[in-house]
This record gives sequence, C-alpha cells and structure tokens, in this order.
Amino acid sequence: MAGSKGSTRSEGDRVAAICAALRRAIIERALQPGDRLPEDSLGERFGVSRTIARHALGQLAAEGLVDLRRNRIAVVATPSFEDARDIFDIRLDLEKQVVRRLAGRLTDAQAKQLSAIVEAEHDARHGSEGTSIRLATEFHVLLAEMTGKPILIRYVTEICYRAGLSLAAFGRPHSSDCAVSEHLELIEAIRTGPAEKAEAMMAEHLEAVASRALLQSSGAKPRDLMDILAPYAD
Amino acid sequence: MAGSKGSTRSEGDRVAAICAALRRAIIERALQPGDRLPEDSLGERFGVSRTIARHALGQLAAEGLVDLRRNRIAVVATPSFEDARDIFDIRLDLEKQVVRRLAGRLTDAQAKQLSAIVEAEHDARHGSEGTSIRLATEFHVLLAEMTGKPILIRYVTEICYRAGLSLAAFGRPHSSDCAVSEHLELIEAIRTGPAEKAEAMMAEHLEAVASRALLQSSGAKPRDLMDILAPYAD
DNA sequence: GGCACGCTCATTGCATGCACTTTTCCGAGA
DNA sequence: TCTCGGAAAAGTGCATGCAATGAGCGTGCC
Repeated sequence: MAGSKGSTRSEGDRVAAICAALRRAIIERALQPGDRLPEDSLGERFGVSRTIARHALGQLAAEGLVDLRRNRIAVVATPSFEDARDIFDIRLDLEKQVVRRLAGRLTDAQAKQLSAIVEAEHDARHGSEGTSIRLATEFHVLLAEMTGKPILIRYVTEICYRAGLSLAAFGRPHSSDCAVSEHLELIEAIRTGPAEKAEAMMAEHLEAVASRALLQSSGAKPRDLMDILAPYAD
Repeated sequence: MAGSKGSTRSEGDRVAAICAALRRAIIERALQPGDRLPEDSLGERFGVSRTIARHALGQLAAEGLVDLRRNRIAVVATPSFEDARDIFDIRLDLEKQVVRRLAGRLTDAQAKQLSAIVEAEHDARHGSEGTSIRLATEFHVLLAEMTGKPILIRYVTEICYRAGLSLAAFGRPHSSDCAVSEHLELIEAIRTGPAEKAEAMMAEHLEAVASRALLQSSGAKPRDLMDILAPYAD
C-alpha cells in the first residue's frame, strides 16, 4: 500500500470482494453485532475455499469490524460504548481535516456528486433503513475521497464503517431526515464558507449524529447467515 | 475486539509474532523500503508454513507497512513523499488528541515510565540508529497507551510505524539529540501545562521531526533477508 | 427436576500440494 | 556486443486434508 490501494489493497481479488460484501452487509445492518461468520458458510456463499474466507475475515478484523478469537467462530464486532465514543472522537478529528482541506476548493462537479448522494438519501428516507445508513456513510467517504489523499481516505473510510457499526450496536433506528439537511448544509459550508466555519459545521454534524444515537435497542432474533448474504454474493 | 486487541488482534499467535518481528525490523530500519519478503523465506525463518507467513504479510499490508501485489513477492512499502506528508498530518491530529486527554492528568508513575524511555533514548544516542528510532517510536506509543483508549492506541501505533517507515524512505540519518530534549519538554508540558500548551508542543515536535527529514539518502546495498531477520526470529 | 459429566459434531489451525504467473538466465541470431 | 526468445526456476494463489479445540447435547447421578 503505502497509500496505493484503495480500500483493501489488491490481495487477490476475491478476498477484497468478500470484504466489500461483508462491509456493506454490516453497514446496512443486514449483519448485526454478534452475528456469526463461519468460514465454511462464507466460503460456500461466495464460492471460494475457507482459505479465502479466512483471509477476508482477517482483513475485517484488522479494520475492527469483525471479532476473531482463537478456535472460535468469527463474529461481527460488538463495539463497547467506550469504543463508540472513541471512534467518534477520532472520526471527528479526521473528518475535520478532510473539511479543512476541501473548504473553498470544491469544484462544481464535486458539489454535484455530493448533492447526488444527498438526493439519494432523501429518496431513501422511507425506504429500507439500511440503504439510508449506507448512503450517509458514502457521503462522508466521498468527501474524504475528494481530498485525493489515499491514506487519509483509507482512515476516514475505516473509521466511518466502524462508526456505522457502533451505531448499529447502540443507536436507535436512525434519523435520516436530519442527516439529509445537515449534509446539505455541509456541502454549502464547504463550498463557500471559510475553513473554520466548515470545520465547525462538520463537528456539529458528527456530534449530533453521535448524540442522537445514545439509546440502544436491538432485539435479537434468529436470522440465517446464508439468507442474509444472498443479495451480497453477486 | 472493536478495540480490544492490542496491535494485531489475536489471530493465531504466530501470525502476531511474525507481524511484531517484522514491524520491529522495519522500524529499526533493518528492513528497508523495497526489501523483498518472500513467503517461503519468512516461513522458514520463523518455523511456520507459508500459510502463516502469508497471513502476517496480509496484516502488515493492511497496516501499510508492506506492499502486496498479485503474483508478486511482497516488499516493504515505499511511501511516496505525499504519503509521508499525509501520514504526518494524520499523526499530528491523533497525537494532539492523545495529549489533550493526558494533559494535567499524568500520574507520577506514568511520568516516570516516560522518562525511562527518554533516558534509554539518551543512552542510545551513539549506539545503533535503529535502536534510537525504535525508542522514539515507543515513547509516542506509550503516550497513546496511557489514554487507555484501545482504538486510539491502535491508530496512533499504526500511524507511528508508518511515519517511521516514511522517515526511513526519506529521512536523513535521524537526530536523536533533538528527540531526547523535545520528548523531555513534552513530558513536562503534559504533566503540568494546560492542554493547549501541551498540544502546541506536540504539534511543534512532530512538525520538527517531519521537517528535519526532508532530504533523503538511502544507498541501496545487497543484503540478505535471512541474515537480517536472524535476531528477530526469537 | 436440576446439575454435571462426557461424547459427538461443528469448526478452526495449519501444512502441504498443484496450478499458474512471473522472473531469471542462457543461448541463438543479428 | 547487443537483443530477442524461450525454457527452467522461483514464487504466489488457492483448495484440500488432517489434527486439535471448543460447543452442543444427551445421559446418568444426585
């Protein structure tokens, strides 16, 4: 890497594919904290051997999305409350840096790309919750990508996914409406405003997201991994 | 996990051992950017099969220390100049957060621990350069560990190693003397001073480290992997 | 009825083997 | 001497097999 690979380096391609699928399943809450991820089932579902599935799990574990314990079935990570707070604190610092670099430099094309996502978020308000969470995450990731700095992109992406997982562990349903309007304001602030203003707005936004998610719910019901992953296995 | 694993999660133990050994070899500049890391040799040196060595390389690639390309021998990553700048920018943000959390809260025992490292740095000034770089890194990692926040620790550690690798790629020899005195001032500022002061000092220190390392050198000479790793293979 | 023990099955840990890709090296031709 | 080609060597990609560990469950004892 040294900053050359996007998300999961090259590493074969199938490993990356599985990682991407699982990441998405997690961020969309199709997979929830604590859900089991046996190597066999994963391999079967994605048409690869355990070897590959295992590698993918290793990567995801390194990203903090999966919990790996010796001789135990891998499970989707269950961030503690403290973890969640720490993650948001780090995310705040990193995204502030993103905004700082972008403030006043956003091209029209870029603003349009961002708006497109927000529009999709708007449309998804009453659709599946998973979709709207994914879109919200994609907004932040796209913002990071616009800095053109591979390493910053990598860290922001990772921390955003972890934040998404944390919200799944503690958050109440998710308030897409707030996200939409806040994201719109954010675009505007980054495009026009001075860096300090934009930075402050990002801080406000992330604080709002974090504090909206204080309470928890999560009624565990039996779900089948193979079914859950069906739509993700290409 | 979600922040529970120290450096490399559990993941077997031998994988972690190899990762640790390689990380250390890299930070001490025994392994330099571009050096080849064939799975066979690694496995042989550490007494495991390629499978394990491969896993370790995957982890290190995820940390940005190793470059992995399909069907090619793994090599120690060679961060670009832009990578190096980005890494230091991120490091700055993260370490500022560390200092912010620690300022005015340092126990005497902790201050002593830190001082012990600085003292070791002092002693190593005229010893091997590798040792003094490693100690300098350990100082920052220990600082992060004192926050007690696993996720912050993980990111700071990773970025410190990447910064070390970047310095190896571009830095001139390394000025241990500056590091020693700056680290001492840092301890004092964190122990007594207000958060802002300590934060500013950390910023100053890291900027100094980064700018001291602008020029590059690195005369490549043929070196043997098996020999290099001998002292790291336990 | 409840609890503890032990057995069986599910699942991981790891090495090995084979196919495929890349690199290297050597010789033929210009 | 330099270049081009091709074959052997080195190395990775991946699946599979076997051993070992842990989980689940039924049985027997209290």
